[in-house]
Amino acid sequence: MKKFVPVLKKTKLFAGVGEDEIAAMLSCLGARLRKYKKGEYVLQQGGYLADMLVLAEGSLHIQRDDYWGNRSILGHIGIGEIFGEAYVAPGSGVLLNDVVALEDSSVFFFDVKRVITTCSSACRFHTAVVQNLFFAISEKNRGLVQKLDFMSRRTTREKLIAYLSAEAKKQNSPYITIPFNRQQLADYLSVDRSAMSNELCKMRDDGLLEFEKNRFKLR
Amino acid sequence: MKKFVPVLKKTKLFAGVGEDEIAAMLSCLGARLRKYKKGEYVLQQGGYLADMLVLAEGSLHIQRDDYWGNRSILGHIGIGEIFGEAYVAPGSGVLLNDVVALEDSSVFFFDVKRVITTCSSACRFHTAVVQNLFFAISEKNRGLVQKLDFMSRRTTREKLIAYLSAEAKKQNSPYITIPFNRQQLADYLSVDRSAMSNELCKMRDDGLLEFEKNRFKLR
DNA sequence: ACCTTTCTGTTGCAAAAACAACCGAATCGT
DNA sequence: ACGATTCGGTTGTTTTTGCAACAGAAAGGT
Repeated sequence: MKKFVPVLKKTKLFAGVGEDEIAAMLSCLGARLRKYKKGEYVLQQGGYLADMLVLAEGSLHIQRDDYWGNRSILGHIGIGEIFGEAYVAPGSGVLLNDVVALEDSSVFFFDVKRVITTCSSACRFHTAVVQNLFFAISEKNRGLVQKLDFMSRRTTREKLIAYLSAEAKKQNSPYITIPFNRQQLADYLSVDRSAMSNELCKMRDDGLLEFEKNRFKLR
Repeated sequence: MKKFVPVLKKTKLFAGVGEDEIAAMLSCLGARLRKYKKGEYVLQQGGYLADMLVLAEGSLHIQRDDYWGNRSILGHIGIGEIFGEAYVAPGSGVLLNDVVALEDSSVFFFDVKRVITTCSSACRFHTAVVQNLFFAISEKNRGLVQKLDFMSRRTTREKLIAYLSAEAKKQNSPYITIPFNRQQLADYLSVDRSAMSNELCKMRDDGLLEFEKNRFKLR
């Protein structure tokens, strides 16, 4: 686990906390590390969860397949991101989505009860972590609202523009790389892949953007 | 403000805290109360927010109008619900939605910094409130994910079924009352009102449900 | 009680999306 | 280097949606 302390230091959860303190807090927070092979499920729909998770290595997708195999992608998880925390609350019910490893990945499990119950002594930085957690969840919340904004658009073109614009703003550049291939992007925006592919080319013909694979340039 | 202490006692935020303690905490948390007339804006898109809000009286809609007047309803806020908390975090940017009073309403404003910074002495229940806040945000988070689930459905019928089923589960009965009229429901699900109205009637003809105004019975 | 406004359902038409099938190019594994 | 698989783009058809206009019912105000 020690190996990943520098990674944790860069996360929102441990912002402002030094590496030594993080190393010391790991046991205090009941940290465990699990590794997953590409394609393996980190969490499964219908299951229960008692821990808060942080991705240390690799990348993940939060997604859901219905009875007919139609897939819906809720989001992408990159290194340092928190997930699963919303299902720890009492009475939160079963998980609504799968979380699957896109490549070989490592995940930290933290005992949330020990995170949000400030321990009496030792951890001077515990309060900071609680605040960081609040801010991180808030950020995730805003992200979900933003995704709802994409999805509330009526046409595929509007959805693409809303998503790509938000991404350009987030990456602070008109040149953006997205964590999806075409099928995944279609599943993320809940549209048909071929129709979306078609629309992307029309948008290129209209001079709205250029692209190659998963790299886009907006104008 | 004292008048609303019994209301606050029933909220998720103050779960497990007695009325006396709540009354004592109000100043500790920097509470203020504001009243709004029907139709008035509690929060406005593009603005900034430094407080966490709790609805004490009335009801609100979180919504957004675009340049052409198309409205999108993000959600409904009932008595005791928390809102606005996601925009208090540093670097969270401007508000993405309006919050408008559907009827004469009263709203508590709390200084979030004082909520998440456990005060040294006095408030024995402060830690409980921090945990409650975490659980409340988690619940809101799950609600947003569920709404994304509605919106990811391809047809109006599927969206309606997903929404009404979730509502029936929440209200724990096949007889449900929704906080929307037809236009509002359409704006909530991001579909055309007339098409939705049409679809609802077809679903009734197909024996899937019955309805009258904003009361539905599912089978 | 009357008029006005809002709400809901209905219809026809045009636009868009879903779906299915196909093809060439790139990628992967051995 | 080879075949198999994945990926992205294209096209045509069917289904669904969005839009506009309208009408009766209900609700609200004076």
